[in-house]
Amino acid sequence: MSVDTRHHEHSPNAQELRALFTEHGLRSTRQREVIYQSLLGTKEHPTAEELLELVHTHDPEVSQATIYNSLEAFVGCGLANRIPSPISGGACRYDADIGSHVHLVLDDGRVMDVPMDLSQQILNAVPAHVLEELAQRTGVELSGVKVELFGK
Amino acid sequence: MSVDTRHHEHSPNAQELRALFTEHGLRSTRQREVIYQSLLGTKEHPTAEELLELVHTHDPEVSQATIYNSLEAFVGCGLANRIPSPISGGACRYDADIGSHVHLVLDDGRVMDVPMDLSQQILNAVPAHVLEELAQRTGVELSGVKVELFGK
DNA sequence: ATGCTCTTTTAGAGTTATTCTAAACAACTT
DNA sequence: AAGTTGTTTAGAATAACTCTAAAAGAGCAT
Repeated sequence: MSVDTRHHEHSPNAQELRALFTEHGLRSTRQREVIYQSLLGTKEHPTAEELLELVHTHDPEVSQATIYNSLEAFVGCGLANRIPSPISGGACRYDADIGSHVHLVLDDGRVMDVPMDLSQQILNAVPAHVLEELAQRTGVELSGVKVELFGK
Repeated sequence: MSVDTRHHEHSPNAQELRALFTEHGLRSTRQREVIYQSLLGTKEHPTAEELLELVHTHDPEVSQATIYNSLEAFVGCGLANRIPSPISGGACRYDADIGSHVHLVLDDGRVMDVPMDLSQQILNAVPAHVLEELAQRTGVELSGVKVELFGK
């Protein structure tokens, strides 16, 4: 069983980031670079508003709309994940850690990562043949599996 | 393996409903009865707005705020589930079918139930000992597991 | 480098889903 | 029946997000 050990590796430098963006079909802008670095640099799963604050410690000129635009772009091209709030009307949280992992969602909306080893065990346990059968029966092409645990 | 076969059983009558509500610590009101019946009566997973339309075919006097209040009450006491939208800012969907089952969430925000038999296989496959270890390691008391599949 | 084109950013207005407010009303209690 | 508490209502308010139109920047082709 091969396990992804590359979580929270070093921050990419400016050139690596530019490459990463263009690989994913995104233009590279100053704002996106700060935003992505800020998202990578935290283990929290910030809301758009929290991320704006983080970003502002590096570049106070970035606007909230740009945060939303950029997160939308990141999610769309697979560079980030959106975690919808369990609270009605609550803000989504975001995550630059793309390797599939399980989230533990607390009552108050906060989100923790389930440790890699447990996460892998849970995801590996999802029976592939069931997914195949589901795809056949429903005619829907499956694009992802998400496991969330609720607690506290 | 024992499988729950009681999905979409008969609609409860007025007295059964009143009992159900008081069992769950809710007062029984005309509006809640219509709302809960309407939610039970559809296999779709309506948004609060769609549910209002359904309810209005029986009682056009019910207000949107009451839908939200009642859904909040139902979710709070375990009579219904809230399914947050995968789309940023999209409306939550609701479900009176409490027996645990897996949802298939489509890109456009619609939600389908995964057929019972497959659903059970997926949920049964989640390794209990992993959940126990997680609870111990994090100190968080686990209250639920949710599996969502994404498709189309 | 320079111009050209297309994309991104921005402030602020607009939209949508949801919650709040205060008054009227209905459900249990006595 | 009277009182107490919880619920419903219309409409105002809020929160999270999206849109708009104009300015700035990215990337390409000279």
